[in-house]
Amino acid sequence: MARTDLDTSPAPPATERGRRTRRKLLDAATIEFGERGFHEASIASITRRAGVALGSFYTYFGSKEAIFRDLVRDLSDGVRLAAAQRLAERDLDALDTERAALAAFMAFARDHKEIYRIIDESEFVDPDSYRAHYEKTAERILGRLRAGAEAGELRNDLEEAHAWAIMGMNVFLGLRYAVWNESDDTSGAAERAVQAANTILSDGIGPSKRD
Amino acid sequence: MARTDLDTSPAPPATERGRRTRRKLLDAATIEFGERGFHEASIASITRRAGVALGSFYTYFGSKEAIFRDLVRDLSDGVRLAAAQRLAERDLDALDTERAALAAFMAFARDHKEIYRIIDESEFVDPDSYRAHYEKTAERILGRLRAGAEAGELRNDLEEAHAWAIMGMNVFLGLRYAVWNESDDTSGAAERAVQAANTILSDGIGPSKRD
DNA sequence: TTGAAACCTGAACCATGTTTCAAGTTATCG
DNA sequence: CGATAACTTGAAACATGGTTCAGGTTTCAA
Repeated sequence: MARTDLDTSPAPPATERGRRTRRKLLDAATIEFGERGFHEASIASITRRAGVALGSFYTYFGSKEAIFRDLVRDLSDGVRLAAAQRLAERDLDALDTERAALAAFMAFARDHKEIYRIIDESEFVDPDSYRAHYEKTAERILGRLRAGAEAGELRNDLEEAHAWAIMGMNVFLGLRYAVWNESDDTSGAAERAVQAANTILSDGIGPSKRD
Repeated sequence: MARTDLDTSPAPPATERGRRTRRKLLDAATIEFGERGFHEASIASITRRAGVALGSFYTYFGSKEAIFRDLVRDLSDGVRLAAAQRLAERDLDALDTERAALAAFMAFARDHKEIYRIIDESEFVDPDSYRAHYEKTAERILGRLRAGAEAGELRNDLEEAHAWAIMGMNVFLGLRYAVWNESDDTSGAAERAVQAANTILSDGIGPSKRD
């Protein structure tokens, strides 16, 4: 525990069987870390869930931190892909794209609370991955904003900070209305939250000065 | 560790000496948890920093979790008070109030990165305190929004979700431009971020449709 | 068929750091 | 002044759980 943890992870699996076992461990770890958090989680419990002997763990991961790190990168990629897919489907204008992105994120957070939790906890377990995740996300948002400006649908002085602001809105609304809400959400609070965010983006919060 | 942790903390100090010692432990814990995080932190190190014997710890706190919980509440109150003070000083219109609130928060985050970190980590160590902290914060923001609407300076359909969106913006901008930035910030990135956020709140990100 | 590499197994080892405790010391109050 | 409560002390007990290891088993290419 603790030390400078350069923890060289063992070589990647050379066979199909190995890849399967590694995958089983990663999946089990997702559940374990998601449910108990890094600290409470135990390697013994992960291998138990995976149906694998305790010792096998070290064939694939150098330490508890190491599997956590691999997991965060794995999940981060997963989130990115899932989001990209949904957005690619339809062709929306800039503001509707942001609405769709937030809606997709909220749906994802609702269905995968564990993942949300794991990525958030990486701030304390593996700060580099955390930073990388949010920096990449912000870049993607900024890319969309620039495209929108290009198309004349958004103001053209948008910069990194705007992307971070939007990301922060999204993350906190996801936490409050997707993760913390009962999973059914009969009240439609999530949709209202999406609407609220989009209103801010389109008009701000100043008094409606319609013509 | 782990269990249902109702960890009855010992009775509060009855003498002045006791209160001082408790305070020393809390202060030492702020540094220790802020620097190393909950997991890496050790009680022995806390008592060492406080200049107190290991055993004394348990005169005041029932467990490592217990002192962390007390600490988060302590800091949460501190943050709230610090913020309230700054805003009470001047009398600003609604949008400038939000700008000032964000600026104050960024300054605070820059000067007390440890506190920022501890409160954030409470999401995993003591979720109730985390929730309480952000719910109170959102309520305060919502109160300001309602006051602004009352005064005709803000639209009048603002609700809880708007407050959470603003809070999310603030938190992420604070993380990115106050906590992660070099402490000098010669580039003025923090100020630009405040400006970016305020622009979103006043006009949104749509194309400038000035008359 | 065979031998070597890859993989699997789980009991035991061990480091870490929390918690307890029995014996002092200091403060307070009748 | 006692005498009792409040507080202090740090060594030792203890629990937890990460990590190692020596000996199987499976796979697969030659």
